[in-house]
Amino acid sequence: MKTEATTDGRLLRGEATRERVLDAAERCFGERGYDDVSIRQIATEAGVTLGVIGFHGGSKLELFRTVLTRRVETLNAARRKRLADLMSRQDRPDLRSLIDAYLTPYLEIASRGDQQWRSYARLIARIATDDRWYAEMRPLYDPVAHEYLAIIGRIHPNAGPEKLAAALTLTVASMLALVASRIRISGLSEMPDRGSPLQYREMLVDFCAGGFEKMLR
Amino acid sequence: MKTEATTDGRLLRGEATRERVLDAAERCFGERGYDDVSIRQIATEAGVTLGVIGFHGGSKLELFRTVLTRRVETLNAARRKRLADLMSRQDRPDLRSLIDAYLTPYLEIASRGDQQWRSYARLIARIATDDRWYAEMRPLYDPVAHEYLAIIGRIHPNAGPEKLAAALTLTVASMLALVASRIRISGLSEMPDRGSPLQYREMLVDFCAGGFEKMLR
DNA sequence: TGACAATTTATACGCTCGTACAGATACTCT
DNA sequence: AGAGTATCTGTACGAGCGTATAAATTGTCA
Repeated sequence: MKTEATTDGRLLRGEATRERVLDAAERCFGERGYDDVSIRQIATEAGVTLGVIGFHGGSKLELFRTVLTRRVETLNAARRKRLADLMSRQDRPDLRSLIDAYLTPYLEIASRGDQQWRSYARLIARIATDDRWYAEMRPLYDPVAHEYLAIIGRIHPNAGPEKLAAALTLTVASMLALVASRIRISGLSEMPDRGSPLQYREMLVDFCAGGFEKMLR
Repeated sequence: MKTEATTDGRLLRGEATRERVLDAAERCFGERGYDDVSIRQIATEAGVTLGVIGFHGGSKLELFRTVLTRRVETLNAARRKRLADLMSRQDRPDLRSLIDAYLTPYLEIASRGDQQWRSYARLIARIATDDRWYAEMRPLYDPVAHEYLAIIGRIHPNAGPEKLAAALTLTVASMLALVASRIRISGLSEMPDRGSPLQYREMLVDFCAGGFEKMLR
């Protein structure tokens, strides 16, 4: 008996609570992963009672999946828009611009003032190494990845699909690491952290573009 | 009341069991992380009763730390040996050889026939995105990383310590991704997986070397 | 062989977990 | 006002968790 969202204010009554629940879950999951978070902690974080979580979020697994899915389209749209902008300006954009277009939207959401988006970005980075969740993520993110790969493949016709896929996988891994493990950079260099992933954008894009080029050469 | 390992066969009586416990824990943690594994599951996996885990492994946290620490020195030694070999042959080795020396030992253990080493490599890759465990890993792996960075820094004197640290962090992230998320390559390219991380060695080293070079240029 | 220590078994305790649900409350529409 | 639905509260249940420990077993050495 799911409540369909309407505008008449009737069925929207609990929508604000639902948002609070999803936001709280997003923060908790982003900070501590799936297993280390309990529904009771999410309830406390959201400022609601235990039963409300089940009422609005379903089971823990359903809640997690909802959080995973909720923001995907926004991110995909940003990546598609950047790609379209790029292609409208030049027919054969250079590799670095393509990689920049793919990476920047994620860096931006991970650096936003909005803490919810930061939590979501953190969550994606966290679960990326877990096969258990990869199956859920794949259909959400693969289509856009394929669009990028198709264009990169057109520019580098000598590179086979496996090399292209490998290069993008390593690129994504680097991108996620910048969000999930940024402390390591400051830890290794003994310099203070720059504060947000976006401020490492040039380094990251350089690294990935250089890697792509060398691999496809 | 810790049993010191001796050779007289007396105090070694339970050593075989201890190994079985640690091996089982390594497999479980490597496959499902920390929180999703229970001591009872480890006991079943090891073929011992519940109490034995506590007797030989201490608390769950102690057990996990022991598993994390157990194999570090072997890996560090392999990396140091490769670096020494490289330096004995040439005073200024090229960047690609240095990165290859750092990455290959890990790829090798992750590709070994020995399942325990594979589980350990998987475990490292899995927890790398978790700040909770990074603090434990840092003192174990940072020293060797610094040795490599010192030499790379000598070859590229114009690169600051932050760029060096960032490049190595992204390199390590790529390396771990190859162990933890190799399915993604076959998933994106719709080609069969090559079977072991070591068979992607050239791609990985190319990618990281290319990234390093472009970043430090 | 018998004393003694190391190891293993079996069980119990106090918690927290995810889930379910009956009842209370708030809101909407007739 | 009153019926009816949506939302929220409070509580309970069974299961599994990490840990501790008494008792049983095994092995060692005097």
